Amino acid sequence: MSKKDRMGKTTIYDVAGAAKVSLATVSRAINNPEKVKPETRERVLNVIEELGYKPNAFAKGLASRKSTTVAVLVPDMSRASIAEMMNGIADIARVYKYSVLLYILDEEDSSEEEILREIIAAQVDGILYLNDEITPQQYDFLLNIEREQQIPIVLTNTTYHERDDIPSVSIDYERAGYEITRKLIEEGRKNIYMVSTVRKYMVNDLKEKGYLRAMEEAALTPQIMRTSGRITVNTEHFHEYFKHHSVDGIIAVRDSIAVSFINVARANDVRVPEDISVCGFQNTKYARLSRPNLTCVDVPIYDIGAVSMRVLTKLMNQEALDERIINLDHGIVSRDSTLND
Amino acid sequence: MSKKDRMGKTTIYDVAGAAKVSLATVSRAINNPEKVKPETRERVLNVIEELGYKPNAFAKGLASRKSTTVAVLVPDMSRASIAEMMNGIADIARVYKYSVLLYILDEEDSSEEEILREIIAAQVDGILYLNDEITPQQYDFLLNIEREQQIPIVLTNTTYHERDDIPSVSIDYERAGYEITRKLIEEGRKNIYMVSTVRKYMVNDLKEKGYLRAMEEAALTPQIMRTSGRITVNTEHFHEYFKHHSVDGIIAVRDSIAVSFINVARANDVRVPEDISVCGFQNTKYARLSRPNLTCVDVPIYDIGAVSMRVLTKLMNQEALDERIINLDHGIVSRDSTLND
DNA sequence: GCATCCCATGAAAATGTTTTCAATTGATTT
DNA sequence: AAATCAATTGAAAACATTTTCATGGGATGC
Repeated sequence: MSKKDRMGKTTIYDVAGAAKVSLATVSRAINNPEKVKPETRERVLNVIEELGYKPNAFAKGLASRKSTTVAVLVPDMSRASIAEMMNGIADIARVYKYSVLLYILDEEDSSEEEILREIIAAQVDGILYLNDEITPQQYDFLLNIEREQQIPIVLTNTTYHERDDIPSVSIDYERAGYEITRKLIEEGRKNIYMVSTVRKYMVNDLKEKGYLRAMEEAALTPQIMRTSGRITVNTEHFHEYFKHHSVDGIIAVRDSIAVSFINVARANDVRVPEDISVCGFQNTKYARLSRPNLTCVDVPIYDIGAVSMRVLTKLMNQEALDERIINLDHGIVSRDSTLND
Repeated sequence: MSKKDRMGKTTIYDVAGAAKVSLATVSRAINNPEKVKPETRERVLNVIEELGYKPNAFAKGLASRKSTTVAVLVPDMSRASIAEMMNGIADIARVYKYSVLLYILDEEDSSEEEILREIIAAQVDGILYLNDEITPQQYDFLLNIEREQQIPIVLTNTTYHERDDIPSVSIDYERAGYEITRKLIEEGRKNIYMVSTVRKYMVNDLKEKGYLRAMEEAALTPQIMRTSGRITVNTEHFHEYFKHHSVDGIIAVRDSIAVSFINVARANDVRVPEDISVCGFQNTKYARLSRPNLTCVDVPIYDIGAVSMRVLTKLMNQEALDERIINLDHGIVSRDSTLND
């Protein structure tokens, strides 16, 4: 196959030469087919096929100032929710023919600004921001990028204090927090704790808000315990903490934390759900692998990824957005870790 | 900050102008610092910092014919092992200043070749291949890319029938399978089953081989059950299957499958580990969230990602490899789902 | 039959780097 | 003092596209 022999080395010059047209025509035949006479186009396209020509992405990007590439900025990929969002993102990116550049924030070197500069230098057409540990400085920095660089950004699975300068796709975590708390209250639970994270995540903040609202509404005393996401740490922590507190309901901000808690409870001969109801957030595989099966808020993680990528394509195409803060529907999956009627 | 004002629009010309040197010197100050006089370099670097200059990746790629970008081809990102490998890959990529282009294979459209063509067109310097469901055709295709396109490839967490045309980084899954089986045999288990996947993954194949070797060596009858990775499916499957078989040992090819199995066993009043020992593979979070805690083969997933990225950088730099099939060390974590002395 | 307009095309500029090659400078050797 | 050499720098070419602008040739309108 002569196609393979030269595969990759053929340039637009070779095509132009072989098709007896100019560079411009070849370029047009590829990118603006309607602007070249059908028979010329045909001829050019045949030569392209013949030579196995693929435009050099760099030259193309340089000349057109477009990359058809988006950057996805995520914290720790091993979080189940992040990974699943990536699936949604990648699927939609593929549909719209965008490539995905992945940037994983390093735990230690908090050089997020550095990474963003890199992203800008990479000339991406858009940015998906999945870090829900966002600070005011970071938000401003993002805003600045959007404004100065004209690079559209979408916040995925996070929002920033109801501001819509930067569009976001998420669920209404405040309402979800409220609803799941209501559920336990309606079960008759009184001492309902929320187990949240030490680190300040925007979405966990919202979950807490919803929890607080429900508790106050019911004239119950809210209690938020903050722990680490790491199993060994929080297991120890739970033992210690609940030795001194009486609890009959737990709402964890993540499934894995809820499962961790269930394990500790049962190790202490506390029955779930008879003595204590436990719920999580997300509906990950953990929820279904735990015993008892975990009741939790069902977050459409894949869809959040997919929709935010879709929104980003719209922004990159200068299309109008119906709304800049998009909250997808969530649900509550009642399983065996809570009292169900 | 004037840094932010001009962020991203600054070109090498601006830097050269401000530092009163030529383009070439700026370029050298960045890429070959030793070739420019220390004080000049200092001055240039200051200006770069001052202006927040970042070289345009396209221009750079075009001129240098290097992209400092690698493509990572993965199946379903929601598999815990894949996600964790991404962490390792990204960390090392960052160290060596490579960007990561992510390609997630779609479940249905098996257009892997199409994706690989895309990857080639993207002008990546190297490819990390994480799909352990590799067929002979796919292997040949990869080989062809490596040869014709001169794009180095590394197989991550998979190997292909001991061939080393394409370098690989993994663990010795055959040995791991053998060892974990030996462990159960030494516990005195006789009816040890391996629970593997219906789909043909290279690494599961190796695990099975090791299992078979240990069983045959011990003159026990090997039994391999194949199931789906999906919880709802395999739960049902387990119930049905083990109603008709007597079993005292289970080796699952994934932690989540093992946990699934434990749940089914306990639901049927089979005690773990008294009546039956259960082990998994990988040592994921699932293993520690299950009750009893899961004994499993400890696979250094992060390291596999990190090392394969490191190997790829060597290949991209034309450095020699000590060995083309790299097997990292694995371990066996004894927890409570097996009888330990 | 002439002016006008549009369509298809090509020439050349523009994109922002790296790299080659030549030139300059300053130091060292003879 | 001349010659050699190394270190430093700059000018310009190269990289492979897209895009702008100009041009020639038909077709259309009057």
